[in-house]
Amino acid sequence: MVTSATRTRKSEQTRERLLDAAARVFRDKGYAGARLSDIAEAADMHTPGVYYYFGSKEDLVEEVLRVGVARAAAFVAERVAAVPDGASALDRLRAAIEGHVLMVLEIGDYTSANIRIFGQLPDDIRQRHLAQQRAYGDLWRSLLEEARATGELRADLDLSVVRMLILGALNWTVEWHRPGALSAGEVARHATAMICEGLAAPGAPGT
Amino acid sequence: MVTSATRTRKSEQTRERLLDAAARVFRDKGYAGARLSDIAEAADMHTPGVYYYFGSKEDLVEEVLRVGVARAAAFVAERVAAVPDGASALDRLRAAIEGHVLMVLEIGDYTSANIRIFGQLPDDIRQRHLAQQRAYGDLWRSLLEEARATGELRADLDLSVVRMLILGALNWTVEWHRPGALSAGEVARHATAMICEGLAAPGAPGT
DNA sequence: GTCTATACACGGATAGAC
DNA sequence: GTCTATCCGTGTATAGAC
Repeated sequence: MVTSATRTRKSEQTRERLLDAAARVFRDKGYAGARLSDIAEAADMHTPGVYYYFGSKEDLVEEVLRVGVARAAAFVAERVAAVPDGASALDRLRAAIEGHVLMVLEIGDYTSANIRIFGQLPDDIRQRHLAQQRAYGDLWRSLLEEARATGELRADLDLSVVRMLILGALNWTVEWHRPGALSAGEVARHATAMICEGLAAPGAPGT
Repeated sequence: MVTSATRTRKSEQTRERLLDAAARVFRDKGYAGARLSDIAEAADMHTPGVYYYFGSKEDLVEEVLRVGVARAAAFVAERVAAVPDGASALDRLRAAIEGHVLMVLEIGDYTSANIRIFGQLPDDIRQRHLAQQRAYGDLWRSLLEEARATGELRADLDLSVVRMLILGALNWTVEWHRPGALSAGEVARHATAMICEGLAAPGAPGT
């Protein structure tokens, strides 16, 4: 029995399969380097089939970008919220660092695509996407400001610069981390350690 | 008077102007997104003129990549060598961090192009370039191992992961730093502080 | 919804004049 | 060495059958 409801569900599944494929191909080949035929093939369909679901390559990439930040923001916010009430602001920052790494390396094809292609997008697309990106940045901004307010953060650093250095270290993992080697959790542990406590040995000279 | 020598010099100047333009355009638009016509225009010539100096778009990008790592390696090595003899291994690491940031943000169109496009290159080009990149990685590897050997570095972290996290934080500055805002030197100061000493306030609880 | 066939623009590359 | 003209492959997008 094929009802209207099942047809709609199948259509939505196909659309999602297509989006998933697009995220992976964009991440691997870049925006200009990704061909619609590559994406269609990865989604087990032929090129014109893409146009049944999306009006253009631009529409497709914008949806990937939108989903990418939305998921990252939701996932990281959830992890931060899950930190016990008595914990310090620095602990919440650590939770955000861990969450971002896990999202990027384990569950976030859309987020990692976002990270890798954002810089090469045509100006108009990038401009349209900036607002959503800023919302995620605000999450980090408040985490850092909280920690500064409680005195847990050293006071001699500009928080905007710090925020971008942190996100840089984390985002760059997309470029070098290969699944099967070190686990995402281990990468996250290294990141929180370096960012929060620093590399220098506690009692070492010159620190 | 137009001698053979002056003609050769002019030719080399033009070739260099072309390479400079290619580095900027590749950095801004990515590999696939950069058109030879964009590059030619930025170098004040017409598209076919490019083929007098380079056999193909691939040749052109490979030369940009080659120059990019070579300059970064030379510049950072020089800065590390300039650190006074009595200084600690951690001080040499700090010098490398500063040098890398300055190269990327102030003098290194080739290096920043390298950073931004490496991930989107066709496999064969990337493969050919990996060896040169590894040589630069070795410089960082030995700096970290030295600091570990002298006990200046905490002992619970994998140095390969640490190396990539550091380079990630530094390389990502290409994505967000805009000249005219914060100076490259200030960015470098933030990077050395966060990486070596960490963000946590010295006497704060929970560290 | 998904197929085949195809229009059409664009970009890399070459030819050949000057 | 640099120009104009042009070839040709490729990739986005559409038309229209099923």
